[in-house]
Amino acid sequence: MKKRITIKDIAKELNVHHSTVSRALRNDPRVNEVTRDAVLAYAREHEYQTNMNAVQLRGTSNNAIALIVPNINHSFFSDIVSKLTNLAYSKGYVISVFQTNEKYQQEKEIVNTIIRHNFAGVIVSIAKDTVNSDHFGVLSKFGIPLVFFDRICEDVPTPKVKINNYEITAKATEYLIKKGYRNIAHLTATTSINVFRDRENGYLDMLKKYGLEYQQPIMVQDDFSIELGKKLLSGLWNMPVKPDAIISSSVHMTVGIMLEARKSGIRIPEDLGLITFGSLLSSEIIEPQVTCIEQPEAEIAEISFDLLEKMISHEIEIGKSIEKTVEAEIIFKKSC
Amino acid sequence: MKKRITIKDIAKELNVHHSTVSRALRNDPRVNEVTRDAVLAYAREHEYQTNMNAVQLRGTSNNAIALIVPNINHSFFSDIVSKLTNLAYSKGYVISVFQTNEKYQQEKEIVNTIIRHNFAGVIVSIAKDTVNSDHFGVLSKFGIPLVFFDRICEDVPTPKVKINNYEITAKATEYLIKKGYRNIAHLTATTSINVFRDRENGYLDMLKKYGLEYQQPIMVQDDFSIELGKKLLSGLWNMPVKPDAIISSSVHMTVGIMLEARKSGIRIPEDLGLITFGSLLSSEIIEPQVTCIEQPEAEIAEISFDLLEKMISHEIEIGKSIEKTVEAEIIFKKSC
DNA sequence: TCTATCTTTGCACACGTTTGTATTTTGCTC
DNA sequence: GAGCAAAATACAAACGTGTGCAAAGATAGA
Repeated sequence: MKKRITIKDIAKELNVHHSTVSRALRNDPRVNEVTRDAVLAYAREHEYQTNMNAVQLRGTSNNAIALIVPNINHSFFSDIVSKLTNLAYSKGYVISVFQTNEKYQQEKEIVNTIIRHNFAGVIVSIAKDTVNSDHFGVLSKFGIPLVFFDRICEDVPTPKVKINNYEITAKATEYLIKKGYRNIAHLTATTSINVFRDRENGYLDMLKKYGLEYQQPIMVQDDFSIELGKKLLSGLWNMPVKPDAIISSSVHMTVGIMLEARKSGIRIPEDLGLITFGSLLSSEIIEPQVTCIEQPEAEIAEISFDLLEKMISHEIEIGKSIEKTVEAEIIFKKSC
Repeated sequence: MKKRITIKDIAKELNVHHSTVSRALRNDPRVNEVTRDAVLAYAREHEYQTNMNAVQLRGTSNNAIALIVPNINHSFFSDIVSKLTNLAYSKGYVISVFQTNEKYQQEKEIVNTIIRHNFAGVIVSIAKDTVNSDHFGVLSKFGIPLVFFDRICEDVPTPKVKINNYEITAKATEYLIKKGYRNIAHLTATTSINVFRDRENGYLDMLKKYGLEYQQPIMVQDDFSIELGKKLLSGLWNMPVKPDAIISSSVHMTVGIMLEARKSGIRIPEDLGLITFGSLLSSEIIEPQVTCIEQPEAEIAEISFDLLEKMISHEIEIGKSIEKTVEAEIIFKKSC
C-alpha cells in the first residue's frame, strides 16, 4: 500500500518549489515549458491526483453538487437522478445523491451534511414530511446555491422548477367528466406539499365548474404502494356511493387498484375509469392500457441543472426567486 | 449572505483558544464543563457546522463512501442504491452515487474523481464495457477499501459479493427442459462480465447434460431495452428453427419480447416459454404472469456494506480476496 | 556595461481542523 | 502562604493546495 503522492513530493523530487509544481499542473503560463513537461510527466508516471479536500478547503473551487430526493427507486426520481448525474458529469461536476425517505428529520440532517462538506450547490425535491423550511434557509444564508424541483418550498426565495399539476389534473378531471364519469375520486397525498395541493385544487375546481357533488380527494399518509392501492379501492367500494373513476397520484397505487379491481370483478373502464400520474416500464403490456400523465423528467433535469449552474457562476444571484413551469402530458389509453 | 462561522470565530468571541473550542465540540473530558457548555451553546446559536474538508485534509476521519453503478434507473441497481444509501446513512456515512452508463472511460474517470476526493471506501458494480481493471488496482494501491458486487473484476484481490448465476440459470434451463421445451434461446450480454458468462455457462452446461443441440446464447452489445427485445424475438422467429423458449437477462428485453409476441400472435407459454431475470413493479398484472428470477437486492446491499465497513475499520485488510455468494430465486408463474 | 523589461522560480501565508506538548490556573494539604 | 498535583487552557505544527509578492535570472536595447 503506497501513500498518495503530493505536490510537495513532486517538488522535492524535481528540485523545484511546490508552488511551481502547482502552477505547472494547472498550465500556468508563468512556468517554463521544460519544467512544466517534467512535472506533468512525473505526475502522470506516479499517478498523481489532486487532493480536492485541500483545494476546497482553500476555497478555490468546488465541483461537488448535492441532490436530495425522497426516494431513489421510484421511477420519476430515479429518471431525474440518472439524467442529472449524466448532465453534471458532462460539465465536470460530481453529484452526490441523498435520500430522505420522505422524512423531515433525515432531510434536515442531510442538509447539515451538505453544509459540512462544502458542496457547490444543491438540487432538492422535498420530503412529504417537510413542513418547515428553515434548514433550506440556512443553506442560502451560507451562500450555497439551491434549486427546488417538483416538490418545492414556496417560502424559500430561490429558483424553482415546477410541473403544471393544477392544469393537468383539471384537464384529466374534465376529460373524465366529459366521458360521462360523475363520481370521481382523487387519491393523493398531503396538501402541505405543493404538488399534491395543486393536483387537489385542479381536481376540486373542475368538479365545481361542472357542478358535481361527489368529492373524494383522499389524502394518504403512508408511502404510496401497491398494497395501499388495493386497500383504498376496496375501502371505496364499500362506501354507500361508489366512485366510478379514480385519479391516482402514483403508479404504485394504480397497480394495486388494478389488482384489486381484477380480484373483485370490477371492470376497467366500464365500472371504473382510471387515470394515473407516472408511467410504467411495462405500461404497454398491461390490459387495459392505462391513461397516464407523463411528467417531463428530462426537461426538469435540464432546467434545474441549468439554473443551478447559473447560480454557481453568479449569473443568477443567490436568493433570487425564479419559477419555471414545465408541462406534463396526458397519454390517452383505454382505461377510461 | 453570512459567512460560515468557524472554530476560530467561536474562540475569538469566547476569549479562548480555538483548540479548546475544538475539544469542547468533541466532548473532550479535558475541557471544563462551563466553557464546554458555553461553546456548545454558541455553536448551536450560530449554526456552526464542521468543515469536513479541513477534517479530511488533516486525515483524522472520513465518512464519505462512493458507489459506482452502471445505471441508477434500472430497478436492480436503483433498489441496491436505495438500500445502501439508507444503510450508510444509519451508520453515519454519506454516500455519493456515480453512474458509468456502462462506459469504461467514464468508470475510469469516476475512479480518479473518487481518489481526488478522498472517499473512505468504494462499492462497485462494473460497466459492461470494462475490460481492464487497472483503475481499481490503483484504488487498492492507495489504500482505499473496495468491494465489488454482482458485476465484479475477478483479478482484483478484494471482497466480492456475487449471485449464483451459474446455478440459477442452469436450474431455470432444466425447468424449461422438463416442461418439454427443446429449443431454448438465451438472450444475454458480453461474456467479459462474470454475470453474463456464468449465466451462459449454466445454460450451455444444462443443454449439454440433456443432449440438446439447439444452442442460442445471444450476446447483445446494445443496452437492454424494450425495442431490443422486440427486434430479437422477430429476428429469432425468422430463423429456420424457431426457439420454443427464451431465457432473458433483462426485464426490459422481456417486455419487448412479450409485446412482439402479442403483435405476431405468438402465444406464451404455448408457442414460447419465457423466463426472465429481474422483476417488474407491475409483474402481477401482466398476463401471462412471467416466471422470473428474483435477485436478492437487500441481501447484496447488506453484505456489501458490511464488508466495506469492516475494511474501513481494518477488521478486513485491504487487498484480501473474500467471495460471498447470495442466492437468486425462481418465482414460478404462468409463462412456461 | 548599465539599466530596463520580461521570464521564471521561490517564499510565505492562508484555508479550518486536530493533537501532542507546554503553560497557566485552580484546588488542596500541611 | 508555600508547595504540589491536577485541571484547564494555550501554543504550535501539520494536512495539501493556491496565489500575491519578492527575488533571481535571462534578454535586450542603448
